[in-house]
This record gives sequence, C-alpha cells and structure tokens, in this order.
Amino acid sequence: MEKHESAPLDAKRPRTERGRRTLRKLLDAAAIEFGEKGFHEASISTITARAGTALGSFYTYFDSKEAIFQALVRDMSEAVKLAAREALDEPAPALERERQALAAFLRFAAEHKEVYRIIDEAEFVDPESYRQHYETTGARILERLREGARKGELRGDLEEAHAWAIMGMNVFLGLRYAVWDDGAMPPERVAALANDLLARGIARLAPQGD
Amino acid sequence: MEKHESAPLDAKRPRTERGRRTLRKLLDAAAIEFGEKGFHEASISTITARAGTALGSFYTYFDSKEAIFQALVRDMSEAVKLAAREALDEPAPALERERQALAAFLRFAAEHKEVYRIIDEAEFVDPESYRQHYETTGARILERLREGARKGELRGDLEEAHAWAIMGMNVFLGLRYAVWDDGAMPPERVAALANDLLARGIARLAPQGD
DNA sequence: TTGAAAGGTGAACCGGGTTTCAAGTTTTCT
DNA sequence: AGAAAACTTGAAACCCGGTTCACCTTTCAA
Repeated sequence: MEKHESAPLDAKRPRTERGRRTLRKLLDAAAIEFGEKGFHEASISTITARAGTALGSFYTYFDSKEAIFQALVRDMSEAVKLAAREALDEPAPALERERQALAAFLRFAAEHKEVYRIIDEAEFVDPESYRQHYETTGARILERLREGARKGELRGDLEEAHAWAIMGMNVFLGLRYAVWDDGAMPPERVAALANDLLARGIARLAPQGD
Repeated sequence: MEKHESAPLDAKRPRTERGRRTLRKLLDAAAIEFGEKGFHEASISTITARAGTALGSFYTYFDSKEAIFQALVRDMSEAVKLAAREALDEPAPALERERQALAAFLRFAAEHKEVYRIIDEAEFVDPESYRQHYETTGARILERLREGARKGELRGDLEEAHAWAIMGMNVFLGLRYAVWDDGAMPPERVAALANDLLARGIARLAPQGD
C-alpha cells in the first residue's frame, strides 16, 4: 500500500512506539506553545524543549513550522467535533439540542482556551484548514436544523445562512464569556439566553408566521 | 480615515504637510500589504516600496512593524464605525435598524475585505485593539437594543450577551457571504434572513412573549 | 545475534527581514 | 537670507529562528 500525499504526515508517520510517543509529545508541547504565544512568537526550539526532545527530532515528524500547526489545527478541529458529539448523545427536542451544544462548547472553550486561539489563528496561518473547520461545523448545525424541521419542531425554511448565524453567535459568545471572561457568567446561563433568543427572537410580541 | 492618535505616534507626529502626506501613503500602502499578505508575510520594505518612499522613512513615523499595524487597526475600527453610523442615520423601527446595520456591514465587508482581515488578525498581533474594537461595537449594538426596548418594540430583558450574539451572527455572515463568497447571496437577502431569525426565532410556531 | 531501519542529537548554517545611522535635501521660521 | 528643524535616503549592521546534516543510539525482525 503506497502513501497518498493527502496529509503531510504520511511520509513521516512514526513506525515505532517510541516514535508515536515523541510525536505526541511534540504535538502537546506545540499546543501549549502556540496557544500561549501565537504562531509567530512561538519557536520550534521552545517546542522541542517543552517536549524534552532535541531540536533536530522535530524534523523527523514535521516538514516545517507550518506543518505542525496544520496538524494541530486538524487535531483540534476533530477534538471539538468529538466533544460536541458526546454532548449530543441522547435524543432531545431540536431547540434543546442546540442549547446543549452551545453549553458544551462553552465549557470546552473555557477548559481549552488554546484550542480556541489556535483554530482562530488558522485563518491566517492555514486558511484551508480554517475554512474546512467552519464549513464542517456549519454543515453539522444545518443538519440538526433540518432534522428539527423534519420533526416539525423548527421552521421548514432554514438554510445554510441560519446555521452560520447560529455558529457565529456561539463562537462570539465563546470568545466573550468563556475565553476572555471565564466565570463572569456560567455557561448554562449564556446558553439559556442565546437559546431563548433562538426560540423567540428579540421582538416584544412574537408576530404570526406568514 | 482620520487619525487622532493618542499614544505611540505622538512623538512621531508629522509637523509638516509633506510629512502628513508621507504618513498617509505609508498607512494606505500598509493596508494593502497587510490585507493581501497578512502580518507575517508582509514586509516593511514592500510597504515603503508601495508607498514610494525610502525604507528608512518608515521609522520617522512608526517605531516598529507592530506600531503601524496598530495604527491601522484603530484607523479601520473607526472607519467601520463611521460606515455603520452613516447607514443608520434615519430613525426606523428597532428591528429594521438592525437589518440595515447588517446589510451595510455586509456591503462594507465585501467592498473592503482587507479591513475585515486586518481587524481579525489583530486578535493575535494587537489583542488590545481587537478587544476594544469588539467591545465598542458590542456596546453600540446593546445601546440600540435598549432603545428598541424603551420604545416598546423589543423585549425588555435584553443584555450584553444578546448584543454579542447578534454581533457574532453578523461577523460570521460577513465572513461567509461577503468575504469568502462575495456575490453568492446578495447582502440584502442575507440581512433579511438573519433579521427574520432575530424577529421570530427559529421555532415552528412562535410562542407568546412574556 | 546482528544488520538494517527508525529515531535522536545539537552545533552550525543560512536567509531574510527589521532596524539603525550618518549624511543629504527640503521646509519652516525669524 | 540663513539657520534650525523636519524629513529623506538606502546601504549595512544586526538579529534570530527555521532548517540541515553527519553522526550516534535504540528498536525490530529474521
């Protein structure tokens, strides 16, 4: 079986248990380093120092600084996805699910601020991964909305833009109340507020549907 | 795009008409350069080349690459604010105003993608300015919501988090439909969809207000 | 047991971009 | 007009971190 060049790691995949451990250490160290300092301020020598390996070892696993950043972004995008999936295990009414999803996201963001920062910085360091992350996330939200519509709980005319609106809401609330001001407002309260906005809108008296 | 620098430029303010022109040329060139390449890839020598001045002249006006970036972010934050204010001149129902504000923002973002990119990158290059931009913007939205509540058009329990939710919505819709996919959907349509979400929520049947 | 492949090491290389500077030019002020 | 202040210039100093490389150690499979 040949290696497709889809992921840059293919050529450099560790073949050994020791190798896998080192790769993991590098990734973990990079998450901390990039999370704390951002891409530019971060240095590979600091990453290897944190990981407790030699500078040269870095290049056994990654072709460049960009490469490890990309690997990290995809890793984390996956982690976020999994965290969300877990929080949505049990079936529930559509709106309730959105509330749970946001609450879970807020808790996750508060707990892993680096993740937040790194994915955001991907907009500039690795635009393709950034785009992919949000397109995937948006698609998952839209899927939930459609399911809600199917069950008759949500409006039937919801489309991609609605999913993006919800996603943007969630991301900004995460930035403000989980990353910047962790603890000012409990995730549950923020999620409840946002969910209520989603459910009723902000108008004084809800008008009839058309 | 006026400048009322408070801090770092004071020592370096131009005293002369010629100086003012050069400063302006540098700022304009920097907007293009940073917008196209991002902070990292951008280089001061390219900026001065674009501006048609010598490399050394740069340091007559700015202490560092970071300094000009910061000046730019504040300049643009101001520009966005002004564009929004213009679009909101005439009084209108609260919800209608939000629709207009979003439509104006989308048009502005499509027309000035660099602005969008630069402000976003400030999260990493100049966090303080970034924070300030969004806190100010959020405060203005909240102010509009409160006014709407005062007039009896909006719910009375709207708070900062609601403003941030709306802001996040707007920003993400701007990223998706103005910056990435300009023209896929006209600003007016996106704004109408989002506004409708704001007005009614996404539930199938709108429940009563409190 | 042993050779080959995988992994580890860190000093040195290297390029490129920021920043400095000393000398020139233009503008302003008296 | 004359001198000081403002501004310009671009070559070169400086800095710094990414990347390479030749050699060493560990793991693995036959």
